[in-house]
Amino acid sequence: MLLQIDFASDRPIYMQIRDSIVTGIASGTLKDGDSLPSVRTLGTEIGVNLHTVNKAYQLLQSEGFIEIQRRRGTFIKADSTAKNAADFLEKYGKTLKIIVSEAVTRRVDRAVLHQMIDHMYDELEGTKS
Amino acid sequence: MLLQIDFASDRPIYMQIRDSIVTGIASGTLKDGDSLPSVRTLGTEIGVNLHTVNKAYQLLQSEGFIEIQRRRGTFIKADSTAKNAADFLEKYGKTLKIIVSEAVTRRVDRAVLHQMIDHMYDELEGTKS
DNA sequence: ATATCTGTTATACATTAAATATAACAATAA
DNA sequence: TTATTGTTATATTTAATGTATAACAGATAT
Repeated sequence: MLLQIDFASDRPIYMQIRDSIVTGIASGTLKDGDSLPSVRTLGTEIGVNLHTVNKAYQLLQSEGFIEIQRRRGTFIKADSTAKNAADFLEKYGKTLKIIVSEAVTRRVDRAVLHQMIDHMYDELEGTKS
Repeated sequence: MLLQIDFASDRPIYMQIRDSIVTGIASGTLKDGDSLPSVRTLGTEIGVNLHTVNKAYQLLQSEGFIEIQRRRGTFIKADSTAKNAADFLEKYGKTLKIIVSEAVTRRVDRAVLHQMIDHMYDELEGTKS
């Protein structure tokens, strides 16, 4: 369970923890049923308070990525319910529009964005066993 | 100069102002040389402090989107220096990876992302006179 | 049984970013 | 001259983030 945290980042620590878990699931590093470290263990590991880890875990659970079993442990739910494109657009539409807007002003062709995305898909899906 | 601000959004107001200007440039609504309202005028218009607007303007200038001429006004620089894909990836790579990671876990095909992006490109570029 | 570990809850505190509120300055344009 | 411009300075408020302790209740392992 290695976790790269950038303490100087604008992105909050608990969000970086959340992002790492999601990316881990996407890449197959974290598989369905895998157990996660306790909030205390992971907190000590990366040098943050247990509440910071807990906040990430609570968020991940609300998003359906993990299941917290009280006094048993925390486990990956990789069989996350498939959502449709509408839900996805709802969640990330604004962010994507900001990125695309700047791409247009910078004369970055849509093909470049496609390539960037394809590369990320390949990298994530290629790691799966 | 209509500007949609969501005061309940997680995104800071000054960033929303910045985003709107960039999108305006991308869509052609704001053209090279167009003048922007003064920090006081725009602040009053959308109901925020002039410092909030000033913060957005300073950021936009540092990004090369506008030019602030002291005691003259603020103007659009739509001929923003074209940046290469590497610079773009540098700036938005992490954000894109977060989005793509969740897309993979949600079984959202890359084609869906391509379509979303193409749709945004069309919408922005189609408005240009 | 008895520690130990689990997530949970509660409280308090420190730090920082974001935003507001005033006020004043200096130079330009009307 | 007068109003407007961006700019600078100071102070304050609010909320998010993160830390620090402490305790609780139930499960697990020895």
